[in-house]
Amino acid sequence: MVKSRPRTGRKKIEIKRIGSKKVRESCFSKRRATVFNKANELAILCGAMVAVVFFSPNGRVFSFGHPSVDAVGNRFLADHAPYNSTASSSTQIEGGTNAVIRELERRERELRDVVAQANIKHSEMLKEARLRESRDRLMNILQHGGDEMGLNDLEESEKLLTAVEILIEERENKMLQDNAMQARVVPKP
Amino acid sequence: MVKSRPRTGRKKIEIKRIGSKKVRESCFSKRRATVFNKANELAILCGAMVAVVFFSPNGRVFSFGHPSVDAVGNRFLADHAPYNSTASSSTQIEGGTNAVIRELERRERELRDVVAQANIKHSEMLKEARLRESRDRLMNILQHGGDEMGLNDLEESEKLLTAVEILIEERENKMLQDNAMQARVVPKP
DNA sequence: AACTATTAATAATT
DNA sequence: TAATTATTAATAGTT
Repeated sequence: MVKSRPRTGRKKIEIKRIGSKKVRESCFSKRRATVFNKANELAILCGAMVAVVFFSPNGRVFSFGHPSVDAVGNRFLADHAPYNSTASSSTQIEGGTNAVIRELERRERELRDVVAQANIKHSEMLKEARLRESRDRLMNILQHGGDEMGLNDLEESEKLLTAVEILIEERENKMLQDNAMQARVVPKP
Repeated sequence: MVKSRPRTGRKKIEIKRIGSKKVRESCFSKRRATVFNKANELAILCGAMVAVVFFSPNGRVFSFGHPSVDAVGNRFLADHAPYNSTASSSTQIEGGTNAVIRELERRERELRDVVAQANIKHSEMLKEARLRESRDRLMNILQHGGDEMGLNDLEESEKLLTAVEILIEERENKMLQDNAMQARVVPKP
């Protein structure tokens, strides 16, 4: 009596977003467990402090910390803050409370400046992008006629690319016929 | 002349603190790399936000985040320590000096997140501009290098194919980036 | 969740 | 620090 069993095993996969929602979530669960386990082993084997925080594709939060996420997070913030105040409450502040507050306020103004500048650059680039957009639309009309108007950027680009790929393919075939020339492979998206 | 070969391999170890400092640090380095790599794969494969922070046995900090440790950290803090978020500056804060400092620190993190996002937008727009550039080039070649003109010419064909390859490659990159930047979802209770 | 063929990680060593 | 190798651990595809 021969029962045929599935002879499947692990396959190598490309590291890119998994298309299937179900598979993606299953993969997240399995790999999350592995990473937490490895973080735990690392902490114990090497005497390290570790914090791991994941937000799942569904927005649920999962975290692991040794000794705790908060402990590691506070130390991380303390290291990254250019001033030497600890984020935890009931800690004395060296160098005078007012000085610390003034420094924090100064940094806040500084950051708000950076944000303002970034927004200016952002709007300048938007303007430039709109100019290019107009040019592109003009080209598109010349090439294909205006019947495809009203599509958004992404759809438009994809239509364009599809059309171009067909054109390229046709021309490659033509060249092969004409000249028996070697065709170059065009990577597909 | 026979060279005796070392026939050693991996052995199973107990998960407990490694006694030798040298071995401990070597193990930390190797495993840290693995965990960061696995966190990265998880983020890409599953579209998750991840943050990993390690303090080595020597007290050095190592971190990995997707899209950034700060972004994940801020979201984590927002989930775990809800403050009343008045975005405007110079708001009166009640509750004593520590509360003032915590609030200012929270604002600083918030602003740093905005700056990080702005920078991401900025580089996305640069990429998009390059993509449009490629489209323009392609259009020009298609228009000016029609059937009767250059396309049977090897040089023109090469130019066309190169332009298309760049266009497709950049679109792939853009899609990868889009996939990496998952929309934030409200976590389930 | 369990299974299995296969890939990936890694402990010991050079 | 980096490379090698024997072995263990993780996991993709499937049930």
